[in-house]
Amino acid sequence: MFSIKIHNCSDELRNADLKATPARLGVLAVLEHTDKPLDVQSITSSLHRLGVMMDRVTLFRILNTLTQKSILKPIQFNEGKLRYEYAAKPEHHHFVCEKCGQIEDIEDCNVGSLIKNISSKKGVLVKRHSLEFFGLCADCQD
Amino acid sequence: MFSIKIHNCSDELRNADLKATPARLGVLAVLEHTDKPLDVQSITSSLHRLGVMMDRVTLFRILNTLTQKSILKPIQFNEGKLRYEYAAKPEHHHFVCEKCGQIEDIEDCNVGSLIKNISSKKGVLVKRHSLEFFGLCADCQD
DNA sequence: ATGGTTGCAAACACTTTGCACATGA
DNA sequence: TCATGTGCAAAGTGTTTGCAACCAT
Repeated sequence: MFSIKIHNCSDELRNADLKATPARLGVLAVLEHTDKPLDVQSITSSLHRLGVMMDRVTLFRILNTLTQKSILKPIQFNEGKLRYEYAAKPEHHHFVCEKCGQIEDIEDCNVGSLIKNISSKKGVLVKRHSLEFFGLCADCQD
Repeated sequence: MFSIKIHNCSDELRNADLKATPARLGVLAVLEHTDKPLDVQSITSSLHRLGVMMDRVTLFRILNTLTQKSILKPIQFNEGKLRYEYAAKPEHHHFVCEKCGQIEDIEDCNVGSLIKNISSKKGVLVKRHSLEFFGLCADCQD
């Protein structure tokens, strides 16, 4: 019998020196099953649907912890709040429709060469960057 | 007698159908004399130095109004708050040192061609974008 | 058993809203 | 004069902190 398990959340947590608690497993489960960055509210709703309850504060703490361990990546869309995504996703950026809120992944932005330029020109060390696009999606342009 | 005035804030306001009040003139004066995007706190301090007092709420309202009129542009550095810059500045991006907080302008990022690609590939209409870099500045790398 | 985790209450930072008064055009 | 702008009080949203109880290992 073949059980192909790409990715085990309990192990992922323990590898990061974190205890595999139901709350943390719930958060990882939610973010594993979506391809768009989620804010705290959406994560909470999804957790409810999964039957995983936890305090708001606990959720914030989990998100911070997982971010520090580089398991999650925070993203901002100029909304005044953070969204989170699995950090393991290959590099990509986002397009956000300002009308309907839809989010599309954008690949192939080749920021790497930009960063190389900046590093050599300015002598800085670039560790992270944000690149997001905003406008109207195909459906909202009429 | 030659008076070379590149830019008159009162006129700029009236052209946007806004009354030229001391509070608004103060905010524009502050942002005119800095080249880095400022947050509400820094703007408030600068206003104090100029002797221009106003309620925190008024400042937020002014910043929102000027943003709507495209006189200012809001920018976010993953700090959980907004910064503001004159919108008239030619397109540029920023490098933020995560250690000392220093901000450097980054030019020549040529996001235009990226946007062209995205538009044709996805059929979306890109109206704005954010592109910021984070890491260690030349002085903070030791 | 014990140190990392969680819940609860409270606080904090940033920003917005409502309404009465004030002021620039 | 009168629509627009401002101050004050209050509230809203997103997030953090302190501390005692709890539970994964």
